[in-house]
Amino acid sequence: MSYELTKGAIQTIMTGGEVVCPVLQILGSKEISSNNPSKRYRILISDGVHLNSYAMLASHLTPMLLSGELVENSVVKITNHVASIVKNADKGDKRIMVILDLEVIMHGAQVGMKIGNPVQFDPNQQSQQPIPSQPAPQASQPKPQLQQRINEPVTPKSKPAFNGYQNETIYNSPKTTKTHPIASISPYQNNWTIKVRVTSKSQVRTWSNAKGEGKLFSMDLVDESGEIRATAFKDQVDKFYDMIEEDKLYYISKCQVKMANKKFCTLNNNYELSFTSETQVIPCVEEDTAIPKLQFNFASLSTIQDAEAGSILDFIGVCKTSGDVVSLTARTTNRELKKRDITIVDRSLTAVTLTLWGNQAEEFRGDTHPVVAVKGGKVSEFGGGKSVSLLASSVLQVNPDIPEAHRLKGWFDDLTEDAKFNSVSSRSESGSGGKWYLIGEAVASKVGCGEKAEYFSTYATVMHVRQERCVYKACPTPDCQKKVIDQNTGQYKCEKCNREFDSFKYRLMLSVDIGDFSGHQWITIFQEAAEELLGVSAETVGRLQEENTSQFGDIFRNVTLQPFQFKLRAKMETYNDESRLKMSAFSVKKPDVNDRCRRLLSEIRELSGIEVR
DNA sequence: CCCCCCCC
Repeated sequence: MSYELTKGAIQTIMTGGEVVCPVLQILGSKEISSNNPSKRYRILISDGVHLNSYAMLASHLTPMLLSGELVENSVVKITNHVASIVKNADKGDKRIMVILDLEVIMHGAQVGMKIGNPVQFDPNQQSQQPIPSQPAPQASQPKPQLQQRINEPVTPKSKPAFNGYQNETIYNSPKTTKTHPIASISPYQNNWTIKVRVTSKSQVRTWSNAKGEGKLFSMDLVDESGEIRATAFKDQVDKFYDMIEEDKLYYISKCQVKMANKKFCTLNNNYELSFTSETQVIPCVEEDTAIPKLQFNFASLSTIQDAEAGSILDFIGVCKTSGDVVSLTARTTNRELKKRDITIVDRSLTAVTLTLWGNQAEEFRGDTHPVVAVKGGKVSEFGGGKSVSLLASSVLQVNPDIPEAHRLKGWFDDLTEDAKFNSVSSRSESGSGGKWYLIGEAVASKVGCGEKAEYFSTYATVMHVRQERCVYKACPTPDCQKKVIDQNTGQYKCEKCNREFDSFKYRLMLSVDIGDFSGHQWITIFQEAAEELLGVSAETVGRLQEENTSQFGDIFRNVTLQPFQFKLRAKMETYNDESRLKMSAFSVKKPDVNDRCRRLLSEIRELSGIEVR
């Protein structure tokens, strides 16, 4: 299949002319800096006549490359670009085409070949390059946007609407505003002005260390092409802190450009800005809807349970319950901290604990069940559950005026009293059993076979409970569970407490084989969970074992072939140099039939795509 | 020039 590329577009663009939405072919890509997770790519692009290797993708388009959506030979429509000038002392200035947006017209695999026989574009020989005979849609032709505007009524005060970067930058159109896209910022060229929206501004923070002390605040800046973090120190804090407001537009120039430390900044940019005494910040009075507002990319709360600990997510939910503010001292830094845990829920019927810190913890009011939207929250893992914690860089919005918030609030207000949520966090009411697996699934997917313990839930039937050594005599000390040594003198010795007692307490440690149609598994169940399973106290089990063999046997017969829901902990344990997977149940409950049905329905829905009511 | 992001 052959495609019409916009022949001549590269020469026009690279010599400062305008081409509207050229159709070009991607012939290769190369990572620019490999030591950085926020990857920027240089690409080789062709218009069928010329090849241009001085082209790069704005970083927000990197995912298209990584996902395989954009591959070699792909034919694309460049819907937005700039030709940025990079100053170069020895060889003269060089133009780089920065692709700000594109649409894939045909996937590379389908195109399957290089179109035409393009030659490398050489800016120094541009006059000798043959001009393509085929006409291409170029700047000389009226732009559809401009034509439209001619027909619009012109009021004396009206200013031309934003018409893309082509006209906004000095490169393509010297007659209009001189601003540069964030995507073109690099340490090699510092004579720029960006027009940006401040999407978030941090509080002022002070530091004091061996190198000195000071204060700073940072802000996240976005424009159509990308995003970048900027930080102001000391004097610049006094100069700019009050003037900079979230959601407002500014012209910013003369900053220091540094490599961003990806450890501390999750913005999609390899660079960050530091304000200097030269830095200029000019508020832009007029709203420009072309510059994006704070963008959330909400993940369903149900995805948090499988999210990697440490990952950064945007999410939105309704505050169902709000805990009190708790003071604590950070172990590592000895810092005094205040935190508040709240539980948020969304339409996936998932409940997640969200931890707020400092001022945000103190100022939060949860009693009216506000909608809480978070950008850049951190997933953390505790006790087998997942929760989310706010970072200093996170943005928290309470009852934001966005459609999703209104929808969620409406949904929540219509919930019935008995609505049940699946909590993925360990500290909340229900405790976390992690994912639901069939026994065979858990075994096949090697749950718990890694470094760390893993937690999962299952519905299973008790196949067998081993009666031998199911109960033992333990130290009577409340928190000690050590098996005592019967001295046969009426005294019981605990080697852990290093004491003799004249009494003991019975404790259960059951070996139970549980199974479903997919497989079975021997698990260990301790005290409370074991009492829950057997329906009798450890004390009774111990007493009947000694006094009444028949009734003792009944205890086990009564639960055999009965179904339960288990919350299990699976972990590799080494014993006598042999490593094997151990599973234990930390929670055993009679099946909740409603919950069971809900879960099955949602699985059917997920597997079949059919809405089941 | 910061770079802490905490706790059970």
